[in-house]
Amino acid sequence: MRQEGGVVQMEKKRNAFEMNISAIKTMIEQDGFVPGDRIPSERELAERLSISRPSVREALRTLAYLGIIETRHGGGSFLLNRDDHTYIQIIAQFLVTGDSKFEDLAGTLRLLEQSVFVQRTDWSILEAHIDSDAAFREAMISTVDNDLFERIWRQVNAFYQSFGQGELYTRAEREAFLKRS
Amino acid sequence: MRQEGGVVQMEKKRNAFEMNISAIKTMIEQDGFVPGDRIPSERELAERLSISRPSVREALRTLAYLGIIETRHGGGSFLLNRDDHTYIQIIAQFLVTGDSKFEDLAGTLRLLEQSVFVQRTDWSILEAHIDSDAAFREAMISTVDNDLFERIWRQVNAFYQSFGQGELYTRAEREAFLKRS
DNA sequence: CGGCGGTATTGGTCAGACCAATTACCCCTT
DNA sequence: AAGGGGTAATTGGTCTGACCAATACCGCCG
Repeated sequence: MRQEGGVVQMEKKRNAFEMNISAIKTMIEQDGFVPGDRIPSERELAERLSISRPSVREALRTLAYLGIIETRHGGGSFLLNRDDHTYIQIIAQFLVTGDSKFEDLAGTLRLLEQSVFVQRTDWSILEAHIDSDAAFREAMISTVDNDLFERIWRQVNAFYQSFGQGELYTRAEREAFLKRS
Repeated sequence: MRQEGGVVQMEKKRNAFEMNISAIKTMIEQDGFVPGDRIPSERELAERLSISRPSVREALRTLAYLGIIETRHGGGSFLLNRDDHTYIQIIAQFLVTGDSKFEDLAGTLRLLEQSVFVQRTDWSILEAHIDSDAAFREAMISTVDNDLFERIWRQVNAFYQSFGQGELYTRAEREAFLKRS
C-alpha cells in the first residue's frame, strides 16, 4: 500500500520527468552532497544520466522552484538548506491560487500553535522563553513529536516572518498561555 | 510589503522562469479556463508569450509537478481541480526529504482538527454527520474561516486518503467530541 | 448511421548553437 | 614570491529546428 523509498522504483511506470527528478535527487544523495555544495553541471548530469540537457533543465527548474536547489547564472547549481527555503512551496500556493488572504498567515499560525495545547497540561518549560515571541512559539512546537506537523508549521512561520511581521502574541497573551497550566 | 498579483510585475527583477510561470497562470485566468479545460498548446503559449517552447515547457513541467495542470501525451494540457491534486506538494515533501514517518499523517490530521475545538464551544451542527468519519471531519474544518488553514488540512487529508486508510476516529471518539460541548 | 483509417495536432525528447555571467587560471608586474 | 589583472574556460539561460510518439480529428467506406 505505501510506497517505499527504495531503489526498486518500478512501481507503476512513473513518467520520465518524475524519474529524472528522482534520479537527480538520488545522485545528489549518493555523491554525499550537503547543503551549500555545488552539484554537477547540467551538461555533466545529462551525460551521466544519459538524457538530454533540456530534460535535465526541466527537472532542475522544478527542484529550484521547490527550494531544493539554487542556480546561479555562470556559477552552477547549489544544494540549499531545506529548512531555510521549503516555505517557497507555500508561496507557490499563494501565487497559483491567488485567493488566499494575507491575514490567513497569522491566523493559521495561531491555530497550529493552539492545537498543541490540547494534549499537554504542563507548560512550565515555556517560562524560560517568555521574553521572546519567536523562541516561545518555537518551544511550543518542539514539544510535538511529529515531523510533518512541525515542518508545516515551519513553512508557514518562515513565510510569515519573510514579510517582516512583528510579534504574533503580545507578552500578556504568552503569560495567559502559561496560566492555563 | 505584500505582493500584489497584478499585471504590474516589475517588483524586483524576478528571474525569467518565475515570470513565465506567472504569465502562463495569468493567461489561464484571463481566458477564463476552469478545472477540466484544455489550455492552449505549448506551441501556442510560446507564440503568445513570445518565448521559446523549451521555456514554456520548463514552466509547464513545474506546474504539472505542483498539481496545477496535467499533461497527456498527444492530448494536451488540462487544468486540474485544485482541491483534488494540490496535495502532491506534500508528496513532494516526502519524496525530497524522505525522513517523514508515514504515521505522521494521521497524527498531523488529529492535531489540525483538535485545534479547531479551542475556539468554539457549540458543536451541535456536527451531530448530523456523526455516522461518517469523513463528513464529520470535513464539517469540523469548515467552521474555520481561514483559507490557508483549510487548504493545508485538505492537502494532508487528501494525501492520507490516497493511501486508502479507513476512519481516522472511531464512532466513540466522534461522540466524545460532541460531549465536550 | 457506424466503424475504420489516414491526417493533423500535441506533448516528449533530442542535438546543436549562441549569449551572458561567473569562475579559474596564467602571466605579468612589483 | 606575492598580488593583481586580464583572458580563456566553465556554466547556466535561451533559442531554433527537428523528429518521434500518442492522441484527437475527420472524412471515407461499408
